[in-house]
Amino acid sequence: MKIFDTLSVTERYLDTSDVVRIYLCGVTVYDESHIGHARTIIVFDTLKRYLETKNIKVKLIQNFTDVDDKIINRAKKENSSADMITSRYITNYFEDFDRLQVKRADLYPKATEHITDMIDLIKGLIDKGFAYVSKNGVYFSVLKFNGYGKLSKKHVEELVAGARVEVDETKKDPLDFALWKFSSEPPMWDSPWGRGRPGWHIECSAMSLKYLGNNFEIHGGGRDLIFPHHENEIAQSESFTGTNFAKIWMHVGMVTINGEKMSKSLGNTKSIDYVLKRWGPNIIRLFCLSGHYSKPIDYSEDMLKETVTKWRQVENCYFEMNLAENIQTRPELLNQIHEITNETNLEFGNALDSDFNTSLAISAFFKLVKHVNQMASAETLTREISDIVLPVFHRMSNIFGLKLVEITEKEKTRISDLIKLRNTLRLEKKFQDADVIRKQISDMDITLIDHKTRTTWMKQEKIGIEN
RNA sequence: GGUGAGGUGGCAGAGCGGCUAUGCGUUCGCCUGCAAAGCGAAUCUAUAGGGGUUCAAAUCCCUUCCUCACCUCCA
Repeated sequence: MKIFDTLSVTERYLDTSDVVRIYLCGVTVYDESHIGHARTIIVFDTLKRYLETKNIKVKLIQNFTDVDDKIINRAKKENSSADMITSRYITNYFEDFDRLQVKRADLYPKATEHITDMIDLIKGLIDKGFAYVSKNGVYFSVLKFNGYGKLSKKHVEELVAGARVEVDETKKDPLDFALWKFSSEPPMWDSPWGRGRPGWHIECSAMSLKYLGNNFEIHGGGRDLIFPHHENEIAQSESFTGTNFAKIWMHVGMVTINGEKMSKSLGNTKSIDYVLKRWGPNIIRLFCLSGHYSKPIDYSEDMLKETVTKWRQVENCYFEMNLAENIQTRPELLNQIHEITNETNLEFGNALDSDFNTSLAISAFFKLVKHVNQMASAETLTREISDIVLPVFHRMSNIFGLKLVEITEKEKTRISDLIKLRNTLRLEKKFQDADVIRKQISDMDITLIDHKTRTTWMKQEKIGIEN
């Protein structure tokens, strides 16, 4: 499998001979998570699912930034403590992402639980001459690391000229960034240099090195983290270990809202809770995976509505297969369906192996769905064919993290009895009575589909916006 | 200003030297007691403008124009 690496600006082969170690920069827990976080995390969740279906072991680590100025400010504003804020939003995070059908990562390390690891790292950097203590804290000496700028393709001279870096007389160079900030109010910890709290970037270096080693397979996050966060991580980690840091840097594109950047100041952020209430998890996942992960994607009502239509076709296909009758399959169709499923599998795998092209993989999936729906429409879909297609269908929907509504045998029997009754009434042209039964069935969230010779049904996911 | 990514049919979005991507929308049709869903056909020889390379270019090169992101916290 190849993945585009931001650092080398080329597609690189992912080493799958052993455990694939992935570090994903998670969220700062000071507010609700939004659709932008959702996209990045859904992409990595899908990647993990895909690798795992290929029997590749994955170790996914995703941190929580739970010490940060924004958290402190929020705590002050609410007259609360940083702990209260972070624990509230960590709980909120899991509620959101469980609903989004995101599988749990292997570990969710918190910055506050790794203070000593960070202190050790900073010590090492000072010993090696890459960091120094000043009046306000401990700083990393950017100019000492000669690879600085290699990820974001920035030149040190231009960064200095940019002059948008914070002015701080106590730093040796304006580009230097904080590893440790002195502070006399909580949250704070003791350190060899004085009380304070860690800078933002050091936590990811400390935790990724601790749990994944010096040179792990993938480091991921949103595009906006390339500079300065990931650039600084590289500087710290490589200065400390003396070797290369992550093998592949995988960055996910931004989510825009009606073509505009999503930001607090514009007031156009869409929280996960909001989008889930409106569209539900399957639509959101399908939407997030509908374009290539590296490109921006635009959230708009129209696009989401379009996704709903797509999803209905998948549901239709699923129910047609589940309700297919055990009748004789036309022999030529049997060969055809084997061919189609093989082709779909191939196309699907090729797409994902080639820089995780979920857009193409989804189109392969939809081709299969279309074929099944065609067969259903032509009354040629049988139990035998469905049994061939269903494992393929399930494998793909599982990789995308899509979840079809479950139906029990009891429900099946109950509905099939009602359908028989209704069809008898229809034959007797007692349409009003038949409609009463249809209403009764639709009250169970079930939609009937009348074919030429039989009636099937589906239990569709309820979409908030349609009610 | 610097750096990077792009500009593909009404829309979304793949392809990245030769082969209808795919999906949505719209219109018409099939099916139906009515509906819903589904299916079929059309829209659909679309590749920002101009040069060039090539037997062949959306795909490679040059150039012009435009868009977006990052350069401050951000997924």
